[in-house]
Amino acid sequence: MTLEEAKMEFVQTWGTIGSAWGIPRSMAQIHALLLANKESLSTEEVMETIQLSRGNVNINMRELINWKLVHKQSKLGERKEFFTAQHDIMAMAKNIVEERKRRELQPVQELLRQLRSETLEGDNAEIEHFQNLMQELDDFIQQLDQLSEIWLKLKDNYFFKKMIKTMS
Amino acid sequence: MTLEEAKMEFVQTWGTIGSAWGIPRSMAQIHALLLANKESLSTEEVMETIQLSRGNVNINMRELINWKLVHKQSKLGERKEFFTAQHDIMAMAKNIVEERKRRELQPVQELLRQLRSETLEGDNAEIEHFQNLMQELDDFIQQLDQLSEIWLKLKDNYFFKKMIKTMS
DNA sequence: ATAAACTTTCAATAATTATTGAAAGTTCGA
DNA sequence: TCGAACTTTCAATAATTATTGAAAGTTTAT
Repeated sequence: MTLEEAKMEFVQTWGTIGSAWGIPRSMAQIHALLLANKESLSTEEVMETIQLSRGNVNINMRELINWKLVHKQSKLGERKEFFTAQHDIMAMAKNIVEERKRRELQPVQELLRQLRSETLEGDNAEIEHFQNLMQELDDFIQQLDQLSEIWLKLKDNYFFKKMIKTMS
Repeated sequence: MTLEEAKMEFVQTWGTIGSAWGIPRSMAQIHALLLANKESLSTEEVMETIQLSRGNVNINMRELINWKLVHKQSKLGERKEFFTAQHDIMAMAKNIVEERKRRELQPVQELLRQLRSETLEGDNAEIEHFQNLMQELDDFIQQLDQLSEIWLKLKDNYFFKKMIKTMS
């Protein structure tokens, strides 16, 4: 198998997985392609390799930059822009976690807190159940949050392995 | 605000969040409704409350049962089926994590291992970069896996809080 | 100031995914 | 065995989301 074939298989699968997680296929594919390439690529190169329109590459590239998964690079003597992935996988994961937290966890937390602050009218037992749910979900999200904190601090594996042992 | 209004707001938001994570809106809404109700509900009641067709409720309910987030219940003297959510939030989370691991992490792991086992032809430096990426992603997924293990073992909060302190 | 090189935008369109609802299937009491 | 009560299926349709590509916008060298 040639390297190019392997890259393309990786790009395809990454796209499919991304889709399942609510990330546009093209965005995930572009990301995979840049990850697989040590050297930075131009918009044209990306368009050509994964057969996407200029607009699509442009928009998704911008989004990847928003997520801090990709950054622009200029090449000496070249006018066009080049793009490289964040190649450090841990840093990449950190950025993904933080972005999703900000985009999806925060809004739920706000809803939960808002609903918890309301005085509700209705059947008492049902109200208690509902408010209990709100609290449990809130606690749960906080735990998730803490878990991600732990994880982000795991620069080296020492504590990590120790913890696993402790818990087993 | 009445309890019913609060429930509906919760249902709506849960649906939106679900969507962002690649879960069908209706499925997330049904789940939220069942979570919010202490008592089990029939298909009809769900249809009525969130305005969904019978087919939709049926299909998504089945999926929720596959995910082990909901289970059927029969009521004495009633012919129709009733449904209740898994009300234990930790158990719920566990089921979601396991299901997603099985559905989305495993396929990636298989791809990575397959690509790592291939002998690649092409530029040596690029091949090294690519194989390095495969390895790092593989390691990363294993870490995720271990992290979820740790978390699933956290029945009570004691170790958890201790760990956070250690890491801080 | 001009024009070539390059990037961005966004309305139109395509592709995908979710939903409907009516018909077929099942279960069960009489 | 019948039929009412209920559940399931799935082709058709609707809704949503992603993608295109051409035109407008921007930058830069001369």
